Amino acid sequence: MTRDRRVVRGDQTRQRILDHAMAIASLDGLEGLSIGRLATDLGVSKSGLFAHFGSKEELQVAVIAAARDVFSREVVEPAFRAAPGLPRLVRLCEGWLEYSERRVFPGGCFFYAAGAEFDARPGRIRDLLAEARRDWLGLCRQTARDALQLGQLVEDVDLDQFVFELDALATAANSAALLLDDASAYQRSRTGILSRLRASATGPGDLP
Amino acid sequence: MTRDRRVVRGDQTRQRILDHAMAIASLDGLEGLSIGRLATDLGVSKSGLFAHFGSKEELQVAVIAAARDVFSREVVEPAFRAAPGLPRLVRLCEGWLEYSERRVFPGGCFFYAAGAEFDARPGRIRDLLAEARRDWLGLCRQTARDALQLGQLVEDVDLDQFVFELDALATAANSAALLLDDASAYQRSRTGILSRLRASATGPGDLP
DNA sequence: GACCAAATAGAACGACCGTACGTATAGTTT
DNA sequence: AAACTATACGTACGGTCGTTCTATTTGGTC
Repeated sequence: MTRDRRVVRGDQTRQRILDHAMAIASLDGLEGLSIGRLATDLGVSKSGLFAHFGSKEELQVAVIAAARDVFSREVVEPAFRAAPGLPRLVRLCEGWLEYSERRVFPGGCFFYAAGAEFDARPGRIRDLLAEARRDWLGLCRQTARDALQLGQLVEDVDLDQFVFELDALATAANSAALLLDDASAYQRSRTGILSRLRASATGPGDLP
Repeated sequence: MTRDRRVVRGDQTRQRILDHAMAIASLDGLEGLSIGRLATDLGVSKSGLFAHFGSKEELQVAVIAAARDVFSREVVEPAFRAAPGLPRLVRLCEGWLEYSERRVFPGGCFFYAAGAEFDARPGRIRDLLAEARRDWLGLCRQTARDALQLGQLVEDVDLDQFVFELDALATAANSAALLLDDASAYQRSRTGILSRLRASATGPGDLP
């Protein structure tokens, strides 16, 4: 089939565009991402690049989808190689911190940056970012629920509260590391998360 | 002295500009804040407004300073009417949550929005935002230290860790309330903060 | 009422923005 | 070889950006 070849060639360029666009967006925001600059950086014509998406909003939508793919590959999938329940929840937290710390996106967590940028701008972009965030929190919550059903968490744990606090501690590390150049925030985050996990775990068996 | 009147007239316009600029910046970011739009909104000429600041960066600097004033008035000063130590720390946390919840800035906490926007863009604006954040954390830390010296906190408390976690929980509420339209996040934040305070307090005396 | 300085307005600038349209190139199908 | 399609390019348009000039208005001082 030549179809494969066709698709591959177009998609290769598209992916190259998106890879760079994600990096720019994590640094300068989804709005700061401009088609002209993106084209110049990649050594491509503005119109040729534009044709791939049709509008700036479509480009932003595609960038968000691409960032979700990266996040899945870097954080979610590795955690799914751990056992369900508490071990997996631990790996989700640790994977997220490493994803921020390793600067998978040069501007830190893509969804932290984009979420803060669009959290007060109603529209499609905000909706997509909110969905991504809800999916992440939902995944954490479901994993915690599994842990509860496996008897790894104390029965009176408030799952929403539990996940809220874990997420808060992780996000705060990203924020402090970027704005304050405080790499030790990751250690504080790990300390807080571990303490929170210990407080709700039934035993030390599944914790580091 | 006419100087007073002169200054007053100019400063009134300047303050009117800054008031609106803070609102726009909290919604659309410090970069999204444009001089043309600001002038149009206020029914003022672009050049006349521009003359007040001399450059966009100076405008951004002035907006940050104005936002710090608002923050001091809305969060810090009320807390200083409480007794030093733990009571004041409680009021700082609660005051911050109310400041976010009441939408003193329509886009939620100004420094959350601006900090996330500039945390990966080196320069004067980032430095100022980092300074504001450090001052806030420093104030919380000093207040916690006072509480420790007053015997209101257990002696082995890690002050940096303690403040990191309180701040993380508060910030997470702002984020969830804005992006996810989840007003209940404030309750979760209060629950988490109170639990953290209780864990390190020597007695229930100074806690709600 | 003349004078001065501050405050505001108006018009224009070059640069960049997103977008549109027509064209050239390359690869595939017939 | 011809027809077709996907991909990329060049150019141009209208609009907004920050900024810079040159008036003009305003309010207070002498």
